[in-house]
Amino acid sequence: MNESTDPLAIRFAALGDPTRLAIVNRLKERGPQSAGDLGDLADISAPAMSRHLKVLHRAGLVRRDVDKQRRIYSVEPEALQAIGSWSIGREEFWTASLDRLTTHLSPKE
Amino acid sequence: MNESTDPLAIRFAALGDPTRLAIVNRLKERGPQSAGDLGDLADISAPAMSRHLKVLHRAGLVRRDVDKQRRIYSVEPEALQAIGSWSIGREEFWTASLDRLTTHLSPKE
DNA sequence: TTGTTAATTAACAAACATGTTAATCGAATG
DNA sequence: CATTCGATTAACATGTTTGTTAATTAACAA
Repeated sequence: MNESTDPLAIRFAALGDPTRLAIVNRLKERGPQSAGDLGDLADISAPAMSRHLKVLHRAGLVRRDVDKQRRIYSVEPEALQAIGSWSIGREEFWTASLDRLTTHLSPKE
Repeated sequence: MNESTDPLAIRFAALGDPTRLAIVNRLKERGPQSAGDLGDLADISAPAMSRHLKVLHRAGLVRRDVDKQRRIYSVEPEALQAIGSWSIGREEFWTASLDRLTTHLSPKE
């Protein structure tokens, strides 16, 4: 399972942690926040929070702006849009899916 | 990090593995497939594939239909739509985000 | 300078994820 | 009935993630 070079999979993995998902939700709802501001989101140490932010940043999900001694994090909109495109794309398939299912099933007695 | 009861986080985590993302993409593109049909997607054993399918199923991302000795897997459309709604929702925020960023930064010298 | 604040990196333990092979189980086939 | 097929569960090794505390770095304030 070394193929983690797929950007979409990396993003999903980053969002798969509840704390990191909460971080992104917070940034979506309240706008840019410093690392310290996000501290009350989860009952974890500052280093742990810092690591989560690093994961989100390396996945391209959040942007980091350095302001003196603070790091201001904000959502990276294109990353979310890419996820949206993937998930709602090929919608025409969905309706056809269940029909196609029956072709795979044995006739009912 | 015990809060894994968030359904959205569970789904993202499931899609965060490259093999599982490939499985979902395959089901989206070609429609329902049996566990065996999906075997050529990754160079892993049948038990490993079976485990991935179980993760996807428990996350609500795929449906499993039993047909005699086969298990037919297909995409669970609402799950993908839920992800789409999350990712593209609150779009009005995005444009405002960068403006709000400046309010967090110190004046430039 | 000295001390405080914001955030990170380093080192390490515990928990989780993912892969393997062997064993199991029901359905199909000769 | 004995065997093969499709898929899963069991047991276990290994690598990755996530958390902790301690140390480090840079900016700020006295």
